[in-house]
Amino acid sequence: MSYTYPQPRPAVAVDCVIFGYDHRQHMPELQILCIQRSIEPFRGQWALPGGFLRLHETLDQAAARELHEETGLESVYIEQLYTFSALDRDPRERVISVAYFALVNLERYTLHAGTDAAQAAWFSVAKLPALAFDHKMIVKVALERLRGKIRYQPIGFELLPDEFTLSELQTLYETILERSFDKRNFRKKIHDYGLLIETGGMRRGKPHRAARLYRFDTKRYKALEKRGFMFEL
Amino acid sequence: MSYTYPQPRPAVAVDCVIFGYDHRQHMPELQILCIQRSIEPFRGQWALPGGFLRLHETLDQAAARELHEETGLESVYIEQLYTFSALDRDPRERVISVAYFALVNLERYTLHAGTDAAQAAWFSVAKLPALAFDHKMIVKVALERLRGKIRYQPIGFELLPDEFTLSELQTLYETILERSFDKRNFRKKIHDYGLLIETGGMRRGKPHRAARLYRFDTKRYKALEKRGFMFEL
DNA sequence: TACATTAGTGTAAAATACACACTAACATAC
DNA sequence: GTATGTTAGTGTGTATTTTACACTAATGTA
Repeated sequence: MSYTYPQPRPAVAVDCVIFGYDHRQHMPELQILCIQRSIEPFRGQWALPGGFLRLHETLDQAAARELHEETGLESVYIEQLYTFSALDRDPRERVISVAYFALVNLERYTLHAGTDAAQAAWFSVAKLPALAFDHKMIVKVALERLRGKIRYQPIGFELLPDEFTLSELQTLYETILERSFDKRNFRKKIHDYGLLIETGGMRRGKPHRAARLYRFDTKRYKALEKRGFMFEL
Repeated sequence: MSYTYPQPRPAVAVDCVIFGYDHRQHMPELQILCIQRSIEPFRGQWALPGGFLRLHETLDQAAARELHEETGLESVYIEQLYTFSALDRDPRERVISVAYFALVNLERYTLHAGTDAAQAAWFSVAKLPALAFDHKMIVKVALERLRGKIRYQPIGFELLPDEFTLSELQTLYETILERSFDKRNFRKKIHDYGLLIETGGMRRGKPHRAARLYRFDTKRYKALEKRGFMFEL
């Protein structure tokens, strides 16, 4: 079967920058999921997970589908990033790519390699391999967006499990923003927003004092947001 | 001539939200350029200027071309906004639209109607007519982005002439953000950034004290920005 | 039970944001 | 040329926010 149009059309791809974070690591790093391409072009090279838009789905749906196919995860945070359209970004033909970025908490998820017959692996953003196409640029834009956004919207919680400690939260921010926060000031600020609910549970098992567990109060945040409240860290 | 592909492809359109602002008006309003459609679908209705991506141009180029075709202007501020992909956003067939927004100072520009045989007109954002396709949604997203962005990046200057008075700048911010600023605090803040250069000229002609003219110091801003400086109003 | 390690807490100083009112200069009308 | 209406331009004190900073509490392991 083939499809014919009176004007030439670019192919429309969707590529995902899937950020992963594991609070259980001693010095956690922000990671990105890459897959090793099994077909040309760039066969054997690492690339961002992606594929072509199907006509019966929206871009959001296509991105969610790609994410599900690569990670097995559903209902994770994902948002559109930017649409890339350099003329030579794909050597085969004209392809524009609508990039998305997703935030995945790695506790919920362990790689089941070989999902799509393609090898998948997490790489620290500091040690990314060479990437196919213009994916290096896409990652750069995604990082800028994540770093810019996390300070003004409470999306960092998406990288942690439902219940987390204040230290885990602080380390997350320090990791992503590559700066340190004063412990007391950080906790005071977070506490004053009143957006965390103490679950009563404790994080135990480490040879030091146990830490209280909290949940992010999404309902309250959404209510406050409507009234013009702004989160800022 | 026709073009055939093994998989179906959406058409790729580019639509522009062209924001216009005229500091000479007594109570300036943020405006948007709309064109009256001369062809189906939505013939006769107002819509955002736009067209289809051509294969030899990038999305940025296509957006700049559309802007030029509609306004006659070149080298105005324009940036990609978002890509819209609802399945039914175009009744003819599957079309995804990459939206851009542009900032135009209306002093430089007066409408030369009938450019593309299409009627063009500026509408205040408060009194927009019904718009074709999902253009109402596109405008909504563009407004949110503009309001969010103008507070953290000095893009407001793009809506003013090269030389402007501090009152004009303040009125611009008040108009877009729909809030008022204290005159002295506003001027102090702006002044302390050291990003304005006094040109020596004065804005005369009104029956009251003349006002000093300033230029935005783009070079200095770019230099500071690299060192992590953040503009915020 | 000693030790190493992280959790958890308050206060004072500095910086920033905010509220507020008058004089100066211009064009116009008389 | 003088009075009038209107916007330009300026400083200070107060409240709020941000920052810097150090010790005790609790846990698991050796």
